[in-house]
Amino acid sequence: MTTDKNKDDNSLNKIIEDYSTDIWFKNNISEAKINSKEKPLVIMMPPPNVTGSLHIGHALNMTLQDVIVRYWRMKDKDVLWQPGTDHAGIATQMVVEKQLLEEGSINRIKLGRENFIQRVWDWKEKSGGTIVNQLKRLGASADWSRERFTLDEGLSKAVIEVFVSLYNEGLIYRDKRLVNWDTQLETAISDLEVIQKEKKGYYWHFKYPIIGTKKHIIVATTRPETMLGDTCVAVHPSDSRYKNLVGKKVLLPLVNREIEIIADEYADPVKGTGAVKITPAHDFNDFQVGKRHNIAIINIMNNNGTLNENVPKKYQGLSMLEARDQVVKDMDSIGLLDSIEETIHIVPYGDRSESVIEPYLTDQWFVDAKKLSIPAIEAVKSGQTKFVPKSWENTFFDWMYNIEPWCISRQLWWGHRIPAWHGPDGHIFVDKNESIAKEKALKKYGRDVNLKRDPDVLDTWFSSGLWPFSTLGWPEKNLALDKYYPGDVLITGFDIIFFWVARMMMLSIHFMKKTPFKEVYVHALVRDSKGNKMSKSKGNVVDPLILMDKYGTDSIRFSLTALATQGRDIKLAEDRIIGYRNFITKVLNASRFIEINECRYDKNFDLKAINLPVSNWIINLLYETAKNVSKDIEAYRFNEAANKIYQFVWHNFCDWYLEIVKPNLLNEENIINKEIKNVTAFVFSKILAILHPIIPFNTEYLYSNVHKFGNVLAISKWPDSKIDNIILRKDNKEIEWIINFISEIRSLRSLLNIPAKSLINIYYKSIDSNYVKYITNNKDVLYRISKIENLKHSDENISNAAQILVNDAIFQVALKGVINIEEELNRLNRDLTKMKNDISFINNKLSNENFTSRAPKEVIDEQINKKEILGNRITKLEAAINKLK
RNA sequence: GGGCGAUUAACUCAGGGGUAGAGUGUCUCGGUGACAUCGAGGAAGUCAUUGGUUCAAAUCCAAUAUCGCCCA
Repeated sequence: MTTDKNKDDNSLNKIIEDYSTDIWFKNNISEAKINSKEKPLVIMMPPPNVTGSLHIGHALNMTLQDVIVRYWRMKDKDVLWQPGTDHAGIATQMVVEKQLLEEGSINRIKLGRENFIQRVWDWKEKSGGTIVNQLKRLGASADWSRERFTLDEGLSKAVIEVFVSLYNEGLIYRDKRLVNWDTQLETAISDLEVIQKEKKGYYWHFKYPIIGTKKHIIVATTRPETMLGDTCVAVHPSDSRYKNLVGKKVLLPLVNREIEIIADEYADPVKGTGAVKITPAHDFNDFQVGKRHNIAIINIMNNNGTLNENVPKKYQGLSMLEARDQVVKDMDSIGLLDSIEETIHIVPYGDRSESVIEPYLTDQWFVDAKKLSIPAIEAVKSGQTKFVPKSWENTFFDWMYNIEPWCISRQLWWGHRIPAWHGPDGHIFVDKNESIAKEKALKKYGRDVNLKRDPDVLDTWFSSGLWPFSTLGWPEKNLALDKYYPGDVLITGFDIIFFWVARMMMLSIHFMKKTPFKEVYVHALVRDSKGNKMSKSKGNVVDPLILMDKYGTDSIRFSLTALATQGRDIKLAEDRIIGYRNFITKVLNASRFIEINECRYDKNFDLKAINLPVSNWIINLLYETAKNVSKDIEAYRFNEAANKIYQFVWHNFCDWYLEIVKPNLLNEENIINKEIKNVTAFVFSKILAILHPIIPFNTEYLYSNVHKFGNVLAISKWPDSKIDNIILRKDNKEIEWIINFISEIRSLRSLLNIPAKSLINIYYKSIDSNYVKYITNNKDVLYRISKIENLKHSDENISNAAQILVNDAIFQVALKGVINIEEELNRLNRDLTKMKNDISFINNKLSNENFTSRAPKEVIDEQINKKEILGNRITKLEAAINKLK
């Protein structure tokens, strides 16, 4: 049964989503209108990897952006949401290499650089559009006509331009330094792509014989194989145990190299034995020590992680791990293995290859990030760029202050090839193209020489760091760049603050002289329902596409929006999605009700003439909601926005407004029927508008197709009483009183087990004349909803009557059977006790002189007011109780 | 080790000086002309602990505990 229903839902979802996608496309809703006079609103989409496929993090990120973009579009901004993908150097190359491997035909090296790159482009043409199509399905109304790819001609031009000018300014340089080397991919990677993991391991204690003595010095290491590259032993200068050994030499076992014992503060007297072996070519700390003391640097590794010719023959060709075992064995056999101790240490892994990362000494290209970071830090400090929530600024600063040179070269083929040509003598010509380089070479050497282009490519983040301006056509001067730079806000997850945000800031400010965005909204990470990070290995990944199939795209969008609280991760449970799916169903049902009752908004209907209390009540709430949702979206309080509209639609509009209006809607003869139909349609059309940024598909379908409220909802206006030319008459008292009355009756029926269908008679004595008016005005509604036979004035005390209190009016509800007086008294006394507690709380406050003399007047007035209202109610209730006694 | 955050109803979480809120779940009633993916009505909390500031603290401050995350 339920499956049929689900099937119906799914096919309806498909119809709705197809309809809306189509009408948006036909109306170009998502294209920026560069020639329009409207103020721009620019969001740069974080470009997903071209190899990517939509995961829940994307879904959240893109949904929030789309909410903003759709909202501002309805507020008449010229919106540019700039989409695209990045070429994801390592990831993409890995995908294609894996394909080659599976085909079993030929590997990358044999295929050759040109052919391989062609293969990658072929792959990109065929499969690179996956994520873009998924984003479109999610409803992302980005300007797809301006879609960019980091390897596009234009963007590549920008990359070259940036590289050359940074090089000329001395902000890019080539250096021989230790880098993080991925031995599997055989490329350098940046610090950020290294993941430090705690692993169980060992401290091996080795004895190094001191030359000229019979003594040893004991060093401890977690990486025994590196001893083959040791070039000294360090002890702390103030370590008395070793003071007399400083300057002595030890004979490095297995290698038989004489190395010195030096004093350096890096050696930690309390760690291990206090003496530490130094391998400058294979450890970042050791490298620094080596530099300080001018110690030889011996590289013992090949690109692929095997040992090279700088180690004794026996170990050459072994992998680092194989060498580890062999070294330990050999040290043991010559009696130089002192002891082994278990430990937990930190091992670096590559986030792509998941293999152990080796510090490795190579020639690489670096960006002087330290210099570029200064204006970026300043931009945030001065508030030109603000992080939301603000606490992320600390994270940003912390990283920026400790920034290291950024290694931008990668030993890959897929990417922007570095525009540098090497002359025969090693001189490097950095220029925009080969012919300029050649010209320069000719000048320098006085003859034609063979120039070799640098084989490396640039880190993908180098090109995505230019995204805010390269996508706008920089370095060419053009209108788009003038109009759309700088952007307004960047929406992103905190995991790429370092990778991407910081780099965009640095590069954009340097080249554009202005910070690339005014705000950076940092959203949460989506976790599973138990709060665990989603990962393939844990198997707890939720696939947004499956969820979209199951519940409809809008349900997912609403869920993610409603759960996007600032500063807290999202635990996504399917139950929540079901709840919000139900909300959308509710909207569809309300729509059906409105349709069945032929509520249409007549353009000739004079909104200013609206005068029914219920009309004014719902219109007041409508515009209040629109305003609040507006404020929330503008302040990135997405959860608040979603909850407010949810509350309004379900609990005000559906639960009360439609119910109150129902009797008169059915009565065509009624003179107020016309107003009600128009107001109902009008309010519903505005509800669709407020909901549209969050659930665009359903709202568009209902608005422009089902009810034909207008041509295209996506480009209609956000509700605003001034624009809509409507007068807000802010008097909600009557309807609020009616709601109270009905609620009291319902509550009584339920507590006294009065069957829902049995009609009741209600009597009142002297009550406020306004209340009498409310009753008269809403007789039909009250009778129908509360199932009343008679509601009238009577001075008699009714026997067998239950008492209800609505505001400060008492009503007697006559019950056909005999009511249990004792139970009724209990019930009323319970209420009375509660009220008395409340009033005594207030009295305490008011009689406290400290309070009355120090609290602000509004607070005191509020308390006095509360006391008065409560006092009235208590008086009436007590009278009712006394009558029953 | 440094930094940040969390701790509120059974669950998931809002709120953020003026007596505690939502959704889900739970219990009772309901096959009614939009909707059972529903409606109506209930029950349910020492706002982690301890101090401090204040007329007033769940809210601000400090310490503690527990749990996360990031960086070494």
